[in-house]
Amino acid sequence: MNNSDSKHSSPPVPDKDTSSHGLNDFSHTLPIRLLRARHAAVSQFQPIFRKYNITEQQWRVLRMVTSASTMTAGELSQAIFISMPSLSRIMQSLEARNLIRRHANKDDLRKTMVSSTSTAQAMVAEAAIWSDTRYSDIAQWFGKERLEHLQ
Amino acid sequence: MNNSDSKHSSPPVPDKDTSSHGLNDFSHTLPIRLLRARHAAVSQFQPIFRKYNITEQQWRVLRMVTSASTMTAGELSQAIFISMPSLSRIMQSLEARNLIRRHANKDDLRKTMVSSTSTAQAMVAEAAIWSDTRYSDIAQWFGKERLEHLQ
DNA sequence: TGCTAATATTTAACATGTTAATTAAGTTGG
DNA sequence: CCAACTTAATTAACATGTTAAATATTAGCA
Repeated sequence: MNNSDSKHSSPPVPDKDTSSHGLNDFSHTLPIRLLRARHAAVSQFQPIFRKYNITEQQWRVLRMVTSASTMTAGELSQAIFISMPSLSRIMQSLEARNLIRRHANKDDLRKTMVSSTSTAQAMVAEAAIWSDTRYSDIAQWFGKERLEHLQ
Repeated sequence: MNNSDSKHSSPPVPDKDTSSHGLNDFSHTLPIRLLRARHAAVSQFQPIFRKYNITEQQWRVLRMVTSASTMTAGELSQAIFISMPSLSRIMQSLEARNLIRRHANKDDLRKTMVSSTSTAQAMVAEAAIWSDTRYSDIAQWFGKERLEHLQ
């Protein structure tokens, strides 16, 4: 029950120069760097996830659905880049927790319309205050770092 | 058995402007963009993964271990950014397929030394030809795109 | 020496990513 | 009208991500 990074990656600190290990080539390819960058960015929101006991993916769903009022599952999937199979499972648990609603589209019964409940809206509204400032902070940090590391 | 992207994301094409849906804010935050970018980058190597029937994570392990000859599991974990629990499972399957070897470090029995077999080395050597050109292509594409999308 | 804390790895439990198959509902062309 | 195709969503099976707990080993220190 201590405090910070027990696995790997620390908050805003970018790379930390692992060259001291003697591994300097493959460990710095673009895919791995993007993974590190994303991890660092997302970790900034851990306080929100812990507070509401949700995962990052569940947060993406709630945040998106709340800001778009209502949309089909397919649109949601594309917007937040979560595949339909994953989204399907996530929606099940969120619906069970009364954070979203699902009902068939009258014009096309294949489509499922997704919307957030007032509970979720309140949650997002409260968290968004923290969230928004973080997003701009991160974007700013990233903008600078990125340009260095990619020349 | 058709051709391209049945889920989402297309090879080198960046964002494709989903603003036609009316969802323009949250779906373009940095974490989601990084996810898309990484997905696009990694998808370039699908031919390799399919050819050898391995996952992207398994490829990272093989590629790293091969280029570094031998290292501890912990070093490997940090280098390729895969957590120890995941790495532990991945190493089990790779060892079962005779692509890596593991044996205890004589000086510290807690540490596990990982090395690649000749089979894996041959595999990586062959794939690396393709791989290397891809890496530079992608890095180049990314360099240009990134600067636009992040202003 | 012996007890305790720290390290390295593994295991467990659950959520998500991925691919392929399945189900249900629209669409098309004969 | 209907068989064949397409689309939207779900389910299944397996690999990985994540957190916490368990194991084994080493380091520190009274």
